[in-house]
Amino acid sequence: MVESQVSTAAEAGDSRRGNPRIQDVARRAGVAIGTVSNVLNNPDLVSEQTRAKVEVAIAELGFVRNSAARALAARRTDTVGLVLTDIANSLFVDIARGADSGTARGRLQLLLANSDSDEAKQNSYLELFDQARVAGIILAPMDRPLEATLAVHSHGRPLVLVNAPTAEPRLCNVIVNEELGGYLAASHLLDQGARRLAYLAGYPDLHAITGRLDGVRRAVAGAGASLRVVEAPNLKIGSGRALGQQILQSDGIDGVVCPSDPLAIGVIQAATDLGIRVPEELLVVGYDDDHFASESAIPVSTVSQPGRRMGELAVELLLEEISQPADHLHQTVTLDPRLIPRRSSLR
Amino acid sequence: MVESQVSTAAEAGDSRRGNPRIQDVARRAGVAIGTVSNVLNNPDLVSEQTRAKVEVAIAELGFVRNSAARALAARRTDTVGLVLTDIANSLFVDIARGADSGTARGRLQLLLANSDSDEAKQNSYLELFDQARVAGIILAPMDRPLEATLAVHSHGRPLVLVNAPTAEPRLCNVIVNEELGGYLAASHLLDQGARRLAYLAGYPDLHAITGRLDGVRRAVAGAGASLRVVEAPNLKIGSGRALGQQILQSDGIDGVVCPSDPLAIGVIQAATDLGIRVPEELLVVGYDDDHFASESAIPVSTVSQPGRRMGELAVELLLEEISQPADHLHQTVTLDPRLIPRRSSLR
DNA sequence: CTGTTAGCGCATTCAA
DNA sequence: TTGAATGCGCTAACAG
Repeated sequence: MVESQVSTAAEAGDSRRGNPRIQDVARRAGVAIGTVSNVLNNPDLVSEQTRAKVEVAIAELGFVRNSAARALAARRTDTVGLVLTDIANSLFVDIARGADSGTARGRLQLLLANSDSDEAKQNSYLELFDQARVAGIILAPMDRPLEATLAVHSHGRPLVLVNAPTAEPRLCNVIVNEELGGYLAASHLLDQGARRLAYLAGYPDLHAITGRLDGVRRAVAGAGASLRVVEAPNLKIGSGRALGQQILQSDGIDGVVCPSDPLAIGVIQAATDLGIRVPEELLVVGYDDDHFASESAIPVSTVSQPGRRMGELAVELLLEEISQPADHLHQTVTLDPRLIPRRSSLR
Repeated sequence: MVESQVSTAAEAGDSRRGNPRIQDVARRAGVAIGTVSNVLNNPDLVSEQTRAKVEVAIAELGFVRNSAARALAARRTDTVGLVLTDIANSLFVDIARGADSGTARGRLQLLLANSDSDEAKQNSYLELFDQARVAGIILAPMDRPLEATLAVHSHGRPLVLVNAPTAEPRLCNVIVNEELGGYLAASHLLDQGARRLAYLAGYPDLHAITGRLDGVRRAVAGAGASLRVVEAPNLKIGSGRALGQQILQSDGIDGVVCPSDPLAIGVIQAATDLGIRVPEELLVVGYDDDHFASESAIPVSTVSQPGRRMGELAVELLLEEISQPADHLHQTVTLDPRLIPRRSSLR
């Protein structure tokens, strides 16, 4: 099963004791140590000739800057840390992409850490970045108290939240209006003629899930329709199918709002199995605009969240806080989700 | 659209000029600087009482270790860098998970960087990690020459490859047998009675795609069946549907091997649209075991790659190289993929 | 077990 | 423009 093909050991570079230092470069180029530092950090201050000599020496020696020494001496860093709750979730991937383009614009480097929905890991990565004296931290936190986070921030590390459950007045926070998302989804189904809605509340303790439910309730109340709320054990297809089969058998449900796209796909499958036609007899809407939602057999209507924009905005806010640590105004930016109607909800 | 709710500025921690240093802690605790260092790094060498005093001082001051200074003085780091080609790809996410559990076991921290299929970014992150003097680097490289990578490695940075296109004798490499994957997929369809196969070669210049094709060819040749190879512009559902419609119209194709699950789903949709029943009249197999493949209307057979294991193994090899830089034997570990038969290919 | 000291490699003065 | 000196905050080695 495991075929191992071995080869000879390392034969290069290891003869040197440690890496070449800036001083080695200086000696080799026949210049002073400060000059080498200048070609690295302020090339304009160095004559063309000298610079060339130094660059040759750097190349010949294979010199690589030691960022620890650099950070220590310069008392700053140009790295931003992003701590993600779940690297497998498309929203967070989008946020990372947005953050990446944001930091690139600011000549910063972005390092990722995946907390994997583990609070201890989350805090451990926060501390790692704090110890590394990163320029700032962006955190997509779990639905839990933010003590450790506030601690990191309170001793001076710039930090902004993304997709945090509650507005935290002492921190910047980029969130999306969950209530509105639920409202958009439910209103749309009602507009299309549904009258007996169901909401599949996966992970009912997540702020996103309950926030969306509030919006669904508001829409339903305004339309004088009925709503049944069912708790789903998770947000996957399997749950959607199981719950779909359960509620579609009897209730006369004609519209289902799902807080995830897999859930919606599961419901559609259950309906198909039961001979209930989508969208003719049942309207379904999902959430997140997962890549496969638009391309399943019956393209799934969905509520899309502006993940990239969230990441970009988080970086902007972070840069603000970095540049004006004193009189920086913390703010919560709330972005609106957007309904994308597709066949599963259009009559 | 964007509602901004502002609050007051930071009111804590900023009065201090810079972060407290280990010396401040020592003074406050009334001990020597080395003692503080010891409670941080060798708690066993310190008496219970002293340790308590120091810990109180640390807490009161909000002291956070400066890892740059630490790294500089200790001449080492306990961080491993993982450079990923595509954070949105489930294989790489699995690799990251595996690497994470591997590093956790070794008391190392894992930092991620997403090259986003951009060679310049990939090299820039390699350099970032190199400058940071990380303990080692794991790289899931793009299908390109590895000059920059070899340069980083050759001046002494431990580095192992994951999922690299070709075995690189100077480096450890954890790969999966692509040829075998294609062979397993095609053989399975042939076993189930298919005789006229098609292979949807998305991104035909990727080693993974062509490697699998080789395996498909081998299986087909052994069975005296026919094979049609079609180039797909990418690995998404849309391509699968488009190509499916194209080849299923006329050719009498009765089995399709797809190098991705979305492609397979697209083909199944095309078949359904054309009134061709799956699996009765057409057998389909995908690749990667994407989470939704098992749960679509017709569960998709697939070839699963051992991503987690790849990540774990990469860390193991890296740790070996770190601990014995001199007489370390580079090796290429080839893992076997596994066929997961589901309804789309079972008669 | 505790305290002292000498660098780690670099950026950054300030003179020349 | 260039070069010599100072110290960033910490670890490790060693003497007490």
